Amino acid sequence: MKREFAGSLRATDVGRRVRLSGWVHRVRDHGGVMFFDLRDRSGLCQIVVSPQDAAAGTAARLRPEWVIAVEGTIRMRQEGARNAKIATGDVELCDVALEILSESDVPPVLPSAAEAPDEAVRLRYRFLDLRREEMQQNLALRHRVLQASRRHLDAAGFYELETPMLTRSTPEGSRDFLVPSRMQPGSFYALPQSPQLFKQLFMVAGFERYFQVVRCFRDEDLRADRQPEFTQIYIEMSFVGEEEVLGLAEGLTKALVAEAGWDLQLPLQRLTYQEAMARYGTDKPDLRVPLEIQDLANQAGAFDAPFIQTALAQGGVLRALRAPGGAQLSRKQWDELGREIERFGMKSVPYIALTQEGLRGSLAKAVRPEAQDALVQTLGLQTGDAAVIIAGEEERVSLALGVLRLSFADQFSLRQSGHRFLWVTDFPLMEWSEEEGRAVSRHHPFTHPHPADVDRLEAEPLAVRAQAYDLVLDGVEVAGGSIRIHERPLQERIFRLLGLSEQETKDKFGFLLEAFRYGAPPHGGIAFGFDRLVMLLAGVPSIRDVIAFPKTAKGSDLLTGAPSDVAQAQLDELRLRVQEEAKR
RNA sequence: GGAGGCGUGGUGUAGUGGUUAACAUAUGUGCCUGUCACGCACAAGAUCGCGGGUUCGAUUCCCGUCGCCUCCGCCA
Repeated sequence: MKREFAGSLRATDVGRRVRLSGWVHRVRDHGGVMFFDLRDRSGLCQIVVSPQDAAAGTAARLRPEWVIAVEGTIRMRQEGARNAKIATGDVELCDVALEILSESDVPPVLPSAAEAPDEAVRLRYRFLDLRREEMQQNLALRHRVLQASRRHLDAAGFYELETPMLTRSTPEGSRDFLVPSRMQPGSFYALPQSPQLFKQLFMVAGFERYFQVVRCFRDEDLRADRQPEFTQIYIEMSFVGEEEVLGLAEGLTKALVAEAGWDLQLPLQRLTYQEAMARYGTDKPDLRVPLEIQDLANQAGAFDAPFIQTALAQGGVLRALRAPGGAQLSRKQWDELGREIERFGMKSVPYIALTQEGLRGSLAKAVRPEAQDALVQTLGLQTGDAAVIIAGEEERVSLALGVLRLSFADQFSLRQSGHRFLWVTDFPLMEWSEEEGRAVSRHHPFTHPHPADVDRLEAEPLAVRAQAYDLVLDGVEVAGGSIRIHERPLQERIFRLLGLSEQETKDKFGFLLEAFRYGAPPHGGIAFGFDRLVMLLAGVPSIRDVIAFPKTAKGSDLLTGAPSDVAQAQLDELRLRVQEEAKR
């Protein structure tokens, strides 16, 4: 008899004889009649065994997570004994023949438990954790989104092509994971941070439309939304400009999020990088938070504070952020907020609060009494509100207010329901690196400058915009890309601006530059952070919840014990010696 | 690299400078014929992460260390 899925049985199946296989989810033994739930990938189904049944003896032995096969007849449950909480709750399986396929020790992670245990236990016993319904659903969603991306891109004429995992270490970007070469001792492969160079070679090679769902590796410290290996959907197209890439990405995004039941209205909202920074203090604004930064330059006269005038005179800005209900924050809470913006060189949060008794707060004394009403009106303060007002260098002021904006959103539960996508465009091409004492690419060195800004490359390199764009969802960057440089002279100018010598560029990117000598088409693309997107679609707080076998914050795999020591013979073969102080 | 939080039966938590470390759940045994987080009774189950210090006495206080989580730096 053909095996069927337990979760699919309905009242319309009553009377049928079926065969189910799966795990014992929960046992309810009444001494006489007993019930147990059989769980498979599709869900649960209740099975009834009566004392007179042949299966009664076997059934009495059953324990959670044993693997069984049953054959039985579907019948309607008695009136009043139906369970609306499960999909198969109207029916049950009776008159069963029962076979135990596999017994189970007492599991440390019980899939039927209401709450999941500590994450370290879950990771140690991931194979059990993955049996939990939440994880089953998360990975099922991941599968559906992945298949939708393949369907959509195939239909749009893209080839799914593969690129090497053992490749060459590239400069710029994050730290590489290295793989020693046995055949060439002392030389190393690197695992790819992205297939960036290869996908551009595919364009030179004339494939015109490429995509790949591919694992990427970056040896940097981890976060809730960062793993050392993660999956991205890379897309590259020839003979297109920014609009075509954004359009393709929007259509794809709509198709992907539909798998989670989201209905996306196109086209998506857009903001330039400059607008995003000015209004939200970040390049990935969470638009669910209904607060915007205000520019107070024309209100500077309302303050009797020399430092504000000085900041403006030095080319700085004066900007404010309303905190609805902020007047209730204690001194201690303001101090805590101050610690969040310490890294922008600010010791405390300058603010005013509008209370029943008038204006309060660290900046209240600096407000000229005659200007108070106008200021309150400009800021839109209601009694009970507060506003942070910061003067200083533009970027630091913006970033600080951006951090506070999210803090207020948390503290006062300001996030609106629903989900908000937007494009952030016109990123700066380069930014100054204090560490390296030179301009560095913000995206990567092959990013095409904005055509209108190319003339200013040498004169004002840091003011040049790039044809680079990010797709932001609820404050998370879920995709990013750019139009690439296909003109050799322009590429050489960029390298010069980045302070890379001809010899360096030849050493590092020689093969790509050489390829560009043989007729490179205009091209561009975008990459989706697949894990992050699925994380948001699943509504979970960490990408570990949508990755089957993730690593801990220290990069350990608690299930397999990786990374681990290796045999001395393996090291010898690779001509590697581990430094004494690194040994445990 | 830095900051913070956590670590107690299988699991989740409580708790205390002092005799037997508590509760829930899971486990075992018995009872129970319509439950669905079944119920009832009994039992078993802990090196209080590890090392050191303070103390007559440390699971508790201190120092170190290891692990897990979050954040900053880092992540073109």
